[in-house]
Amino acid sequence: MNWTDERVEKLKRLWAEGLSASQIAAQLGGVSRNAVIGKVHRLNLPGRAKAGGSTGASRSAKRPAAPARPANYPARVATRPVARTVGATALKDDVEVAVPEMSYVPSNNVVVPISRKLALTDLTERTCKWPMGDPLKDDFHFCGVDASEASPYCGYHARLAYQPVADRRKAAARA
DNA sequence: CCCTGATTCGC
DNA sequence: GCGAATCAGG
Repeated sequence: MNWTDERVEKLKRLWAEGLSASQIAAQLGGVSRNAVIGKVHRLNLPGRAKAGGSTGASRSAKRPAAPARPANYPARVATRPVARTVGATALKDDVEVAVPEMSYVPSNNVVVPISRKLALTDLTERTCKWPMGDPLKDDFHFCGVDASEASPYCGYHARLAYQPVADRRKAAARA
């Protein structure tokens, strides 16, 4: 995959919004988090000095054998074009999460074991991506329980997702 | 072990 | 320019 203008723009936007490199890589698709980080550096985008994300930043200080980075940054002139549509929320049209068709659990308060109530941006490859709540309302979240690498869902939801229709009805009725 | 970003360097 | 490997840390 190559860095098209669109992809670079998306990278800039998501990075500016504080998403982690791995999350950005997931949304872009076809690239690793290393690729994202590498690109960020090449673009001279400001790193995560200490804010937002959390960990592991401020690496440079403890890297003695790295002459590549003089104490004085290359002016971060990143002039961001305001090309974004006015009413467009980032998480509205850019997200490409695979939401299963029958994913939506109706009215009732589904009695699911546990839910970590993750926001979309908190999902990783091994968190359950079972959607909960109304995607149009702000209580929407994802299950988020640990899922094995193979499945996009936790054990509980994997069973619901992959059951034949007939069985699913029973499961739904039970829930 | 999970994750984070940072850096290096062969390609 | 690219990104895997590696490092360093939470």
